[in-house]
Amino acid sequence: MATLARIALPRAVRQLFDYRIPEGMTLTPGQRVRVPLGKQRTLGLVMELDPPDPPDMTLKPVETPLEDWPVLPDDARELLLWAARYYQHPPGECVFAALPPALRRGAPASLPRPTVWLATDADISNLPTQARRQRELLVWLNQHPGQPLTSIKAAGFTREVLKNLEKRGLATERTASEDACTWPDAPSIELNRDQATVLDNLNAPGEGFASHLVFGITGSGKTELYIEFIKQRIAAARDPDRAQVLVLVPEISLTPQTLARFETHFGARIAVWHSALNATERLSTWTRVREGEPLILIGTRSAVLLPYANLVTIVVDEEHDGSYKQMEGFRYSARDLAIYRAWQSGCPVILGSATPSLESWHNARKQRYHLHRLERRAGNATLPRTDLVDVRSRPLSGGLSPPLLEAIDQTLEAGDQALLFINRRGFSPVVMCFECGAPIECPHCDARLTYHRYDNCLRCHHCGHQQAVPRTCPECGKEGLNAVGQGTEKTESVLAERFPETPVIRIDRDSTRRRGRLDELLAPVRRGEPCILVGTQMLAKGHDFPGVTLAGILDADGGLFSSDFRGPEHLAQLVIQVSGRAGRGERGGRVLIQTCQSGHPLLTQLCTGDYPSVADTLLQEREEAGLPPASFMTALRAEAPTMADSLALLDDLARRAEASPAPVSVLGPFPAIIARKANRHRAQILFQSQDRPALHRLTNQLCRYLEQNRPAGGVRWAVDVDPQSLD
DNA sequence: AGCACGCCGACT
DNA sequence: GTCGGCGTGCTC
Repeated sequence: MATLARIALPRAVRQLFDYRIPEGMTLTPGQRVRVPLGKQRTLGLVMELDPPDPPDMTLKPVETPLEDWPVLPDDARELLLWAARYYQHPPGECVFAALPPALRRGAPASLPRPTVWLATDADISNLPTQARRQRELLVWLNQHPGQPLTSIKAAGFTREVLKNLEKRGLATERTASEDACTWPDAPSIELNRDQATVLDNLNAPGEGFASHLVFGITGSGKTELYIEFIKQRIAAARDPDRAQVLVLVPEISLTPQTLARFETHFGARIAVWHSALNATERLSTWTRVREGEPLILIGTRSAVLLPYANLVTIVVDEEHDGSYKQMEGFRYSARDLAIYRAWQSGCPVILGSATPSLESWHNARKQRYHLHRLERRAGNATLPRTDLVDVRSRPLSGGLSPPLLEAIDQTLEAGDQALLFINRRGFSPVVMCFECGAPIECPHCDARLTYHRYDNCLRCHHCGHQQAVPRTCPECGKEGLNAVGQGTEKTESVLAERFPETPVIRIDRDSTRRRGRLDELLAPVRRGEPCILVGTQMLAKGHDFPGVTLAGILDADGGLFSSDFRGPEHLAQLVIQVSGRAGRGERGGRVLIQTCQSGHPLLTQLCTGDYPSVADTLLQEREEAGLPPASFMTALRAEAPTMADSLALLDDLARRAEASPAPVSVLGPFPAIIARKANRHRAQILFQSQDRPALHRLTNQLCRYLEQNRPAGGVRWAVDVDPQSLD
């Protein structure tokens, strides 16, 4: 009988808490309990019983359990503890983040439906002759089908014998009343040759864990492939009627069209999970997953934290998408946790994209992922032609060059639609000469200096060099220096003025805040009415606009010389995704990229539309620079009422890190690109190493140091492991 | 994260 | 005198 429970509490502390289990109370890991804490009481979740390293202190007793069964099953708990360690976040916060709000508040969790046992019709010849008890239980199960575990025990059989039968696939567990819990007969999809080949290869590793990267160009039919693969994994599952599948999608791409495609095949077995669900919907879906109902769960980031009972496969669609990384609090990567989840469940995981992240491309190159290619478009759609528009010394109105305006004219005349992309960045942090196109570079590094509005200085994010903004261009001596950037509203109004007959539809985070608004705005586009679409990255993802034959990227240079080392990668992904939007119909299409750098090798390479070779080039550059994925990175961020306080805290950390013998390089500290946000001054420091355990140890030490010596003066800090964005 | 404790300034 | 501002420290 356990006497001590190690419990996760919803507190911002990087530790678990130990409690005494009072006489006569039985606890199971995964149960919620009410415990005293200081002068309060709080909810907790039992993580471990009788840990090997009990603390030397008098413990308070657990007050009462909230239910007598584990709300969080073993593998979900293990995942969360692993993630808490890996992302160096308080474990209690991770665990409670994985509970629906109702259960976090202490609402009753409904009991898992009682389960009963059945003998299967599997072949009994692989049951060894000496397995007497298993044979006897099998006979009994055939005589008494659908009995709960209690009756089986009452008949004199132990749980172990039953589990052994289950392992051999001879017995199976069912929820008691599950008339509705079967898979509908789905229509079969005709796959083309390429898809069929990839499907075979996905199945090639056989049973168990395997990671796959599907590189499939836009329009090559990835979704059909996923659907057929899912069907096969369900059919091949030991118990298809309990099989669960997770399909992760980026935040904005969970559109009615995406859902409809899955619903055609899986009907009512589809469940969704995203940020717009209310507390009741969350609890209900969470419970269905926990109870092991057979489901295809289509969800965004946090769906990876649901308590799956029996995963048979995971799909991560658009795996390169930045929204898989949580940006505050528990900063996990749902894509990376999906891999861990699949490994835990012993099932395959598919990462899919037309523009894989360099991390995944690297893993594929290192044979850690099986790489599959779908490089032909379905139907007779052709790839659009991509051209650069050099905008050096060109008069731009609202960021639009004469050649682009002319192309819009032609497109509208032909009765087609045009699509214009503006980089999301409010302002681009690079200072560049408008005459010769040269950006200002760091004297010590092969990197561009970053403009900081905070103190009107230029800084290098790689070595800490800083200087004032020069008055003239160091290359050509002219006074054309400019912080590169684009005003989005201006573009919209210039377009409206220049094309008064044509509706200009603006799609960005603000214009689509309301639920369903995106589809409202896009309705005329889908009907094929002539229009000009102006928008941010969100337009580049997952939408099919057959009427669009022209796509324009207003400013590629921000991405080319971003302060973030991922800038070129994101630019490449944007360009390729945008090309995928233009000319999906039969008319073919055109992509125009405005730049001051028309000779830049990345842009010329991008014009070929060959993402794999672009990815190889970028990956090689990362390797030469020792940047991720060739190394590992962790950011430590601070924010305070004054920049001096933020920097002082990070300076202290930098000194401590440099004093340690760990093979970790320290970059910074430097102020964040947007140095002041809501009147708080933000700064960060980057730790980088080839040696992940060493990096983890060092940053973990720094976190512990910060927790024990809490900085005064309202300075707050946070760790970001594998930071996705360095802004 | 809560929540208490504690040390200063402004009110009855 | 004492109410309350929030800065600081602790929670098994």
